Amino acid sequence: VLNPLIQKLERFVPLSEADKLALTNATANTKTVNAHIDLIREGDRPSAVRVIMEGFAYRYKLLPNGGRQIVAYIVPGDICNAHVFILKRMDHAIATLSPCKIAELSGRDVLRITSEHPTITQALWWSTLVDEAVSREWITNIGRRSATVRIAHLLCEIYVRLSTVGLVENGKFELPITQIELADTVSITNIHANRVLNTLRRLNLIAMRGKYVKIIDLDALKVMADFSAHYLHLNGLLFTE
Amino acid sequence: VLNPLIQKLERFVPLSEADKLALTNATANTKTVNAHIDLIREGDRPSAVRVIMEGFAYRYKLLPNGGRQIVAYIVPGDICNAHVFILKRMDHAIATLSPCKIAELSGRDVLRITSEHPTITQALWWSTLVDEAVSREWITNIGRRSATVRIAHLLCEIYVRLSTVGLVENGKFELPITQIELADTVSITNIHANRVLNTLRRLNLIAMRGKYVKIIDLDALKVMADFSAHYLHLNGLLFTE
DNA sequence: CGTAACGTTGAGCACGGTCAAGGTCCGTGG
DNA sequence: CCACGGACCTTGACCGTGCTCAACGTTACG
Repeated sequence: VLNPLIQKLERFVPLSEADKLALTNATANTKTVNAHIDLIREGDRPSAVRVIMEGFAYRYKLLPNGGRQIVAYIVPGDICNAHVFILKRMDHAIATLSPCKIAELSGRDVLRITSEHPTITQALWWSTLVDEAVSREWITNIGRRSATVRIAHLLCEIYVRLSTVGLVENGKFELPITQIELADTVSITNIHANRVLNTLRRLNLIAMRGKYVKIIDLDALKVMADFSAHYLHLNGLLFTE
Repeated sequence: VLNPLIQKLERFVPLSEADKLALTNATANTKTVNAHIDLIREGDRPSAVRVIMEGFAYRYKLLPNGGRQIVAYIVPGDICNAHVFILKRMDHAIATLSPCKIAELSGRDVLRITSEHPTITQALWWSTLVDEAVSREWITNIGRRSATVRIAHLLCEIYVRLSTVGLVENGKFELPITQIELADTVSITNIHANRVLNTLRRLNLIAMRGKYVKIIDLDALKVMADFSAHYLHLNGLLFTE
C-alpha cells in the first residue's frame, strides 16, 4: 500500500526521492484510533500536526440547538491541522468515522521538512488552498442545489478524492458514514437523506449498502450533480475534461 | 487613512517598521476600478496578487440554472488571490461591489517581501487560514440556521471584520450591497431577504438604508445570530469575550 | 423628467422538516 | 445458538419555512 500523503501531494507536483523519503519517515509511526472518537475538540490548542494515513474522519461544528454541521471530510492523505503554528485554537472539532491510523508530526518534524524540502512546502500550500476551494464549493452546493443534487455532488467529489489516493476500484469505494452523517453534511434531515438515496438508487445511478458505495453511472451522476472537478485543482493529472 | 492591509495583518502579529514600510511601498500604487466590474473570472489564470485598499468586492460562483452563490466578501485589506503561484486557474470569480482602489503586486514583489520579511509571510498564512475558517462558518450558517438568523450572523461578521480595519463608527458602516446580493450570499431569495430585513428592523436590531448599515443593538443581534467571533481568530486583540 | 434598477407586498405553493411507527441489521451476553 | 437491545434504516401523514409569480412603489441617475 502506498503512502497516501505522498500519493496525494504528487497530484500537485512530482516529488524527488529525497522528498518522498522524508515524508515516509515522518509518517512511519502511526497510532490507531477507534471509530467515532473526537480527535480534536473546538477550542483545543493542538500541538502536533496529524495526518490520516488510513480511515476516515470529518470536521464539524455544533450548534446551540443541538444541530451539527459537518464542514469537511478527511480522507487518507489529508492533514487535520496544518495550521498548528499559526492559529491558536480550533474553531471546529474533528472526529473519526472509522478506525484510523494517524501519523503525528511534531513541530520540529514539520519545521525540518519544510525548511529542507521546498517542494513539499509548496505542495502543502497547494493542499491548504484546495481545502479552501472545497469549502467554497460546499457553500455553493448547500446554498444553491436541491437535496438530491447536493448528495449526487458530494458523492462525485468523494469519488474523485478517493481516486487520487487509489481507494476506488470499479467505481466502488468504502464510505463509512451513516445517513445521519450524510444528512448533517448536506444540511438536510436524515429522513430526507434516506428518500433521496432511494431516488438515486431507483435512477440506477448508485448502489449503497452499509459502508460501501458503488457509482453505477458516473457520467450521468456528474451531469445531474452539475459536477466539475475543476475546484479540486488536480492539475489535469487525473481528470482532463 | 491607515493602510488597511497593515491594519489587518497587525491583528495577528505586530509588524516591525521595516515590515510596514515594505507593505506601504508595495501597495502605494493603486488603480481605481468601477463598481460592478469583474476583477477576475472563473477559469482565469491571474498573474498578479491583488489587494483591495478601498471599496468592497465579493467572490462568487455561477450555476448552470442562472443562480449565483456569493462565497466571500472582500473588504479593504483583504487579498484577492494570494495563491497565484500555486493554483493555476480561478475556481470562482471576483467582482466589485463599489468603486475600488486596488494594489497589484507582481510575482517579484511578493517573492521579495516574503523572503525578506518572515513576519509578513506568517501573517499572510494567518490571513489565508482565517479565510478558510470563515468559509467553514458560512457552510454552517447557510446549512443550519434560519434565514433571519443567517442574515443576523452575516451582519455580525461584517461588523467585526470592518471594525478591524477601522471602518465602523458608532455601530454604523458602509455596506454597498443590494438585497439581491445579500440574498445570493445567504442563499435565500431577494424577496425573502426583504422580509427578513423588515423583521430585523422591527425588532430594533438594525437600521439599513441604501449603502449604510447601523447595528442598533449589537449584543442582542449576536445572541439571536448565535455569533461568536472565535472563528475570525483575532487573537483576543479586539473582542475578548 | 423618464427609466431602469431596486425595494415592497400579497397570494399560493412546494421542498423538505417534523412527528410517529415499524423494520432491519448486528454485536453482545446468556 | 438464540434472544435481547440499540443503532440505523424505512415509510407514511402532516406541516411550515421560504420559493414562485405577479404587481406596484421607490429611488437614483442621466
